[in-house]
Amino acid sequence: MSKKPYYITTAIAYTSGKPHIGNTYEIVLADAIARYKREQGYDVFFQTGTDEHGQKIELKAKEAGVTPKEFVDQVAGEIRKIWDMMNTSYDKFIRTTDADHEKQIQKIFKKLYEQGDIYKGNYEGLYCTPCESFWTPSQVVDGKCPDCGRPVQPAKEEAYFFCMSKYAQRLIDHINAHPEFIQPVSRKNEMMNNFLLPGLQDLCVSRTSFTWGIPVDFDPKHVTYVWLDALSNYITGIGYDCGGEHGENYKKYWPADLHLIGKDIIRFHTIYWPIFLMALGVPLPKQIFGHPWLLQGDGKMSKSKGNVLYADTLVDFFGVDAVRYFVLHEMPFENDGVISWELMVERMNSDLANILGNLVNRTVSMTNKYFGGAVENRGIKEPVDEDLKAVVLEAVRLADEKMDRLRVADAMTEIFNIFRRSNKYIDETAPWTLAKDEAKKDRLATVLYNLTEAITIGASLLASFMPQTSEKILSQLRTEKRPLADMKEFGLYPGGNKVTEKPEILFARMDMKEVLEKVSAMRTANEKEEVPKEEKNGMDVEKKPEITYDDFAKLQLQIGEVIKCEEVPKSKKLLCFQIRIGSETRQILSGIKAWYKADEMVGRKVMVITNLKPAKLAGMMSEGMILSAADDEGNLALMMPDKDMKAGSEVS
RNA sequence: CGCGGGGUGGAGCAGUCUGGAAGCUCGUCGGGCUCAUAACCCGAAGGUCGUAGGUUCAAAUCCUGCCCCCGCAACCA
Repeated sequence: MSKKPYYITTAIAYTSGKPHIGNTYEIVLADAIARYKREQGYDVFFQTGTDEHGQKIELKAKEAGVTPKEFVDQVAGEIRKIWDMMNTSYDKFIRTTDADHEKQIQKIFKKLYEQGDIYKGNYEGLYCTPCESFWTPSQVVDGKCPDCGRPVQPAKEEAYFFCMSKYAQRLIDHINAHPEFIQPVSRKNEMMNNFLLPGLQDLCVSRTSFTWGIPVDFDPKHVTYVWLDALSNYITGIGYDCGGEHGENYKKYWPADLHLIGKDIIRFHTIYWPIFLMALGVPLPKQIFGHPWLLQGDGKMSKSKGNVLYADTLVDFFGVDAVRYFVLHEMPFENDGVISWELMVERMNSDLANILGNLVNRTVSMTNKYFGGAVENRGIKEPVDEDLKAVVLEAVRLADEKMDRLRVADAMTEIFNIFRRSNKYIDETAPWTLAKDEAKKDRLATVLYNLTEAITIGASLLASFMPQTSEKILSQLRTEKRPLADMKEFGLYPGGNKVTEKPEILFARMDMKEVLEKVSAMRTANEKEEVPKEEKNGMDVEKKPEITYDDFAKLQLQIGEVIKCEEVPKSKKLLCFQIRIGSETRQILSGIKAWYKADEMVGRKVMVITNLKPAKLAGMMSEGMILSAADDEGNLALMMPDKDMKAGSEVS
């Protein structure tokens, strides 16, 4: 009988920069599931890859002074290296710049156009000519481009649209008929209530404002816009052919069993993707699981804080399997997980070193000490043995059940229960006492046999989550990985087998203080690396076009005195100033709450643009703008006169 | 009233849908043991389950008001 196929995918990573630990989590999670399915006897195909098109990449490449292709080659290589380092067992790494993918996208586009699902229309928005960018009304700041600050004009861009409404009802029916389609279930209602039921808008599937994308072959000034390109990787990667000449893998593996994605892109995967597939006449994937995020303990990850966690840094500290353990174990099913150095050290010491590593070590050591390494069940049973067996076999069953529901963290907890119970068993049987009595030698042998067997099962189960550790343990026990199918009974460890003489330490305990010191040293080092560069070169900003003196003279800049300053209650950023300028007093709002305290401001002299058109912010009028300097991390510093000047003095 | 998530012993979480003795991991304290990586095992202390009402024989769980925290969005003139 041939094995049942199982096709699992991750989202493809966007190649705009190095992925942090949160991105890495997804591939490790997918890997654990893929490996477990293989253990269960499925014929698994595990696909991951990179999403490499788009304007952002075009820009990044330009900044770096390389072609977009060179840029994505470099980043994709880096991503793949990290995936490999994490020991992930993907079968295919697809890139959206792969020739066969691009070819299929063009065919798909054409087919959808010819059958009337894609139509030509106009993308309307606010356009910034110098930036060649469209902005939505909500993105535009006071009629200005959020990037360069220049005015934007309403404009139209020719674009192709996909007609979503045509398939909406079919999708609603499908989702209702297949409650397992969107996981976790709470997301299903979110999608239904917010998008499907109110009515879908047509999706823009082409752009002419940039060129780094897959050209529409019958209208080459257009390139395919993100989602049609990116989502289709799931079928093009396994050999889908729009003309019906599908590859073997497509025939075997589609429809996919599981698309594993982050919760932020659920909408695209549960609405647009199924609709594209319906339009193509392709069956829908069976399940889409939107996993939560992995967050940083000491505040949000940010480059300026120097606390962004990357997989390779963590691996240097803890090793691959420990990092796999952290990300898999700390991630709950529905809520975001938290990861911090303290937490990782704690897990390392408590779970990995103490409970697991030490258990293996003490078991192997005793076997060597008392029996020269030989493991044999001499059949001297005691009631306590039954409880050990029961816990082990129950853990096998429970782990399996958790995995079926994709509760990976919970499955790992079940496995660790085997190790916890085994430690307890050692205490209950006290082998060192048995060893002192020659008459109890046979009982001692049985005890050690049971331990070895429990560890063998536990270690075998661990193979999907911590492959290297699993191998190391099994090799210390000089045995093979126990197949899942053989875990229904206890006692299959080959009698008379000899364990290794010198057990290697699996996970060394770490000193919390030392680790934290190293981490802060590392951060300081990173800062030092970056700071001198800035000191030497200052910082560069995008150059604006030259202006005339007349342009400059249009600005009225004056010194104002702060009469009163208070926080705007409903705003996180705004302070509300009463500023005296000459004989008048104005109310001006400024977004500097993070850098200045309201009560420290009174009496200060600041620089103000006084002829700026008044505007409403957070429901309050602001008549002017207080000037401040911003560095590349967004820190602000107010501009103040060098000497005390009268309020109202003009700046020129 | 922008959208959403959350408030459970010192820390991190489960339990809430399907009311019915408050649970797990870590930490703390006490004890046991010595095979082992100062590891392991046992026991204890510690919670008005954010708050105020309501429904009920019974509420962490259902309903209503309020407070606080976190994302995103909105405003960073």
